[in-house]
Amino acid sequence: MFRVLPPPEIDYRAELPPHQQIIDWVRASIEAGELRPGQVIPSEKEMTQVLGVARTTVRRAVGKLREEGIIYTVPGRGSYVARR
Amino acid sequence: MFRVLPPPEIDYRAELPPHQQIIDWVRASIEAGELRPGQVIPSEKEMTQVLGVARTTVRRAVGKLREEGIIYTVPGRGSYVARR
DNA sequence: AGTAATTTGTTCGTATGTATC
DNA sequence: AGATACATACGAACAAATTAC
Repeated sequence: MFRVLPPPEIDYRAELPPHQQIIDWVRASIEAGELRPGQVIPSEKEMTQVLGVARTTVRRAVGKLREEGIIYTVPGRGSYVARR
Repeated sequence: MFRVLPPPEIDYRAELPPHQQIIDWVRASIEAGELRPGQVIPSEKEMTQVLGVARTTVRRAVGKLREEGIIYTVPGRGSYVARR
């Protein structure tokens, strides 16, 4: 039923900053096969809700995933797992 | 002639943020009897025009009024003053 | 029946200000 | 000083529901 792995409890005192914890979560979801190439990932709004963080934090994570070529984004539609 | 009280001048430097000023305006319109239960409130587009704010700001106000049960919304139709 | 217009829903892009560490 | 996070606002595009003609 999960489109992704269960969202992590964001720990603001951990070594890794919140946005990095989000990145790790999405990457793990992809590697686990929960998120497959071509599939849309949870929207920024959804992630802010399930993670309990601000949109800017989610966007930082999404932006870095995009820079790494892990995902690609279509404005107004969402972000998708890159085929590769 | 007014469907609502005269729209407020939105003050971006006030203590209350713009969306809260909009909420207060709608609530005052209801309490003043200009907007009655079952009546439709101005559309999001109308409010953006008379208030001079972005739709996202109007939607934030409308969303909170809905959460409070002050109004209810029918997609494609509009938002109405709740009966209560 | 069918198309256009209206209205709300969703999503991303961007910017500013404040606060914390 | 710098990085990070939060809250709020702007704009834009497209989808979906409803209404009007």
